[in-house]
Amino acid sequence: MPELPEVETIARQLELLVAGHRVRRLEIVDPKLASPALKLLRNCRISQVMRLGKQVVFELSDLKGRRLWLAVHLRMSGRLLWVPDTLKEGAEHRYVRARIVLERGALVLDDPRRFAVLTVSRAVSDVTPPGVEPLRTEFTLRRLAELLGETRQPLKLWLLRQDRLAGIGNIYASEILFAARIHPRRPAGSLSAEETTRLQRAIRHVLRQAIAHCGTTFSEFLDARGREGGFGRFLKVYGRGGQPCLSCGAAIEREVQGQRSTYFCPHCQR
DNA sequence: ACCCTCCTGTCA
DNA sequence: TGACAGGAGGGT
Repeated sequence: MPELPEVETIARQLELLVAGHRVRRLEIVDPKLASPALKLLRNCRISQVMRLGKQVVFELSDLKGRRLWLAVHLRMSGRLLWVPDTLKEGAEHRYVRARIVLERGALVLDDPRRFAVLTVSRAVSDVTPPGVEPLRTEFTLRRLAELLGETRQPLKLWLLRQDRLAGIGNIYASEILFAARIHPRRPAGSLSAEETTRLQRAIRHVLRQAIAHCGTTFSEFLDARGREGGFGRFLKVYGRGGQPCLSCGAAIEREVQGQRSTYFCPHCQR
């Protein structure tokens, strides 16, 4: 469920809540999540919380000062919720799959569909997605043009490729293409210089705006504090099939690409 | 570019 | 009952 802006929201909140805290123990509720490396986390201190692609990544150091990385990928339905010792787990914790128990509370992984994944490694490269981070300075117009290259893949599907750009998912792919006024089925490598410029700006603008509003709750996203994201009311096309385009009034279309819904305005996006 | 799979829940 | 769901990896 969570894409870059939602994961960024969670990581920023957790950085304030748990940086400096020590891991007392791990409770793996869903055996699917068990892995031998998880044991390494015990007694480690969290030095930093960040986002890499769509993962919440914890940088930790063990008693010998060696660094360790824990990545939480929430996939479709996962939530990473901070539950301080002063509070009880509630209705938003119906599907607890794991707990990372710290000194003053626990990080609870709640995930109905059980797709979430935990990765522990001594090498940060193991938890770093291969794609370019679109909000970093290295994501320039030139870089985007290089990445697009000559590929004939439909642009919407290309935007979902984590080995090209890290962090864009199904909601923001549609929103970005609407903002850039480009049709989702256009071959990725066929954009003019002007369209490439619009796309580069739209990617950064849409993601930044969504972060500013703490992400999008379409049906079930909750941040680390259990609150919904505020970007939903700014969605211009996602989930609006049949409704009028906010820009021109034409009916928003829904189309399936790669077994996933794409929403776009047939008039504004050519 | 298509299909299916991993899961479970919700909605028409 | 069937379609669909913010993800991703596998196989044709």
